[in-house]
Amino acid sequence: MVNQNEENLNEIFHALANETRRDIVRMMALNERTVSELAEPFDMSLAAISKHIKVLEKANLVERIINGRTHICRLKTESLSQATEWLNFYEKFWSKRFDLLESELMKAKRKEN
Amino acid sequence: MVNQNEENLNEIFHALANETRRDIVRMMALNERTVSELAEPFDMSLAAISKHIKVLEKANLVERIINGRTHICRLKTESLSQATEWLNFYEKFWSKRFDLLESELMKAKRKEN
DNA sequence: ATTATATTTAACTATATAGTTGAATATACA
DNA sequence: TGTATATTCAACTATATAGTTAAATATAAT
Repeated sequence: MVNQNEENLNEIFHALANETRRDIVRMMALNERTVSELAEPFDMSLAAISKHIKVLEKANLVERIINGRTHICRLKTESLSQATEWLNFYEKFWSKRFDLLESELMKAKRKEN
Repeated sequence: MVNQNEENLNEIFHALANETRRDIVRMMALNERTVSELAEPFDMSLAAISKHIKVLEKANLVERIINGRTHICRLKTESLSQATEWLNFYEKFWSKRFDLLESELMKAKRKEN
């Protein structure tokens, strides 16, 4: 059953590890967009963008609303939050350690005087 | 000159898109560790872990202090922060949009009455 | 000097990724 | 009905990734 949460994190971080896909996220953050609207700024085939969107979808970063022949893509932020949480945990952990280290140094300094 | 900042983000997110590497980050968050200490819990060759550490190093997530024949690995948080910032920006953006949407709905609701 | 320990490097394999082009599918329009 | 539009799918290529094992390097210990 391969821990689902870790698998999600793999997919989210992998999805974000590509500049084109981050650009797509940026565009969707401004407003929901159709596939061809998302593809327009890129010097790349529509099929390539279609694949990128699928990667974002697999990572649960995109919701697709099929509206006749056009697909509307909307950013889903739950996954973004999941990634943020992971990062925040370790960042906080680290800064706490750092503060601890600092206060130890202060103690040592005080003893010197 | 391929935007350096975007290249960094590629490397950071790619480094974090792997469970083994996230585990390594977790271990280093607790305390700095030698390469073999980091390798110990994994059912994987030392060479494989050596490579994973290199990926983290390339992403600027690890600082290596060579101490005789042992290498000590320490987490660097600047890169973590860089990733967090990227994520926070889009999360905030999105929740702002959402708030806006909500307040529009409220306005509409009030007009109904 | 010899041997043991810590780590990297090289060569290799299997699989995944990012892109391409051309065809297929599905819907809209005249 | 026939044609244009929006999107995906399939097949293919080139490159990257994650792992392996065996050998190389460098330092420490006897």
